[in-house]
Amino acid sequence: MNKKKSSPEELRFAILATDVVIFAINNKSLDVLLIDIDIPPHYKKMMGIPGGLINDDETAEESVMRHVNNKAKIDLSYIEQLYTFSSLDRDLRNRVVSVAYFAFVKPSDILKRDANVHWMDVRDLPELAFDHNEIIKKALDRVRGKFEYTTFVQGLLPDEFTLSELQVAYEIVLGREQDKRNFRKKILSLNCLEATGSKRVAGRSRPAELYRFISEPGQVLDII
Amino acid sequence: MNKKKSSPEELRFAILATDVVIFAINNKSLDVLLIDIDIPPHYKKMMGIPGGLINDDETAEESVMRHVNNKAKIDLSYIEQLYTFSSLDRDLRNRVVSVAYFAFVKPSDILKRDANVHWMDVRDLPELAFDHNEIIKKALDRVRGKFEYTTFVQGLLPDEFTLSELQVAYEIVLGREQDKRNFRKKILSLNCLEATGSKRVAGRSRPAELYRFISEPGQVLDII
DNA sequence: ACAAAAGTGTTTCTTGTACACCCATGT
DNA sequence: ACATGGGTGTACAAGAAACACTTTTGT
Repeated sequence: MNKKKSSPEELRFAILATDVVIFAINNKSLDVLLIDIDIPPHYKKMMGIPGGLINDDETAEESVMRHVNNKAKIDLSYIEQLYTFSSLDRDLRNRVVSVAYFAFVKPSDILKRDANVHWMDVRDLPELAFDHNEIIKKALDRVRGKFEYTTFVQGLLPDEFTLSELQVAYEIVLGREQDKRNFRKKILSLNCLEATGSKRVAGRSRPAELYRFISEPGQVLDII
Repeated sequence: MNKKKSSPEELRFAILATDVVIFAINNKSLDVLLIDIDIPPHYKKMMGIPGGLINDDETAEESVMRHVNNKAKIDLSYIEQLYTFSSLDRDLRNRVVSVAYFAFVKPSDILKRDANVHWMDVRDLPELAFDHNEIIKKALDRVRGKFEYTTFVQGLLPDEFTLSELQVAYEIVLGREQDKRNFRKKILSLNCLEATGSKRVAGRSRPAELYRFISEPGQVLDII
């Protein structure tokens, strides 16, 4: 953005990195994107979330976008800063402080082009490299918390969706069932949706009205 | 914590610092702690929040505690990570990424021993050094938001307090009046307080029952 | 006796919750 | 005609909000 002289040598103390927890709804599960990690001797044949160092000329968020593009080539529909992890031993090789983000991907963008990209159900994760299990746990807590009072779900759904799909998304993320009539009453009363007018035909059942959000992704409004 | 070799030179990219927004309730206002800053040419005779660089052998939170002790010698009753600021131009001298925290101080600990420490009403702040106005704004948003569903107020009150003092603390932070009867009904129904049995005598009015919190500071429970 | 702040209940309204049947379509 | 998922309304319970007077103490 603006020219900047390189940081003076004597002021440099810790390596700065970013990591990102990328969520998507796949079938009936909430998945995170993991990549293969193989850094002997500590992190051999493991998986972890994407991330990498922050350059001198980019913000933390720009760094995340760069690393995502390098490692997974995937479109993020929403991104938010999560927490900065600074334990001394979170990377067993060096002192690395990491600014962690979480992000959402819409179903149409899930296609995994890279062989070393894996979508894994958050309820059934293996032991991951570094402190990535801890980061994902914190991301999940935050997402579940904010799901109830924001339009986060928007980042996980296609632009147009049925009310049933919307309800299922909530059930998957929150891990509990919703009453169909109460759910529809509540969500429609918020005036954050508009009917598209068209319907989705699926199998041999009644076609469902399609809706889209008219609010911003992540907007705050008492949803559930 | 554990021995660690110094970071390899070629991996160092940005300077890492911490800043902390320290809140206290003073008279009838919510104040932040500011210190004098005089770093020509960009930040001459200004004020700002305390902060400083992160060492290789300390976590971000440890760094905050160290800088608070150096610059203000004050006891924090609660501390929480706020956000990491990484704009390229947030420090006009160098590229500095800062992990910001906010903290609370109890009234008994407000005494300002240092001459260059100032408590200023959050509603009436001057232009501060660096991006400190932005950091304080974000801290205020977070504090006000979480005030309604946590026991944050605990960090701003003495250990024992009257229900009126508690109510006033809410009114100061949230900036709106509360109904006395509804407030008491609500807060007592949460079972997060216990009566101490003693009373506070103040002037020529009826003495007030003293209460204390029986929950953890920052505990989540739907308060207001 | 009066000034000052503490303390206390009831009514109304809004919101959440529980719950079961008919509808439109494809096969 | 039937199987499949879509769509709808009502009654009850719980929680939020509005509101005014009595009590205890010091002067």
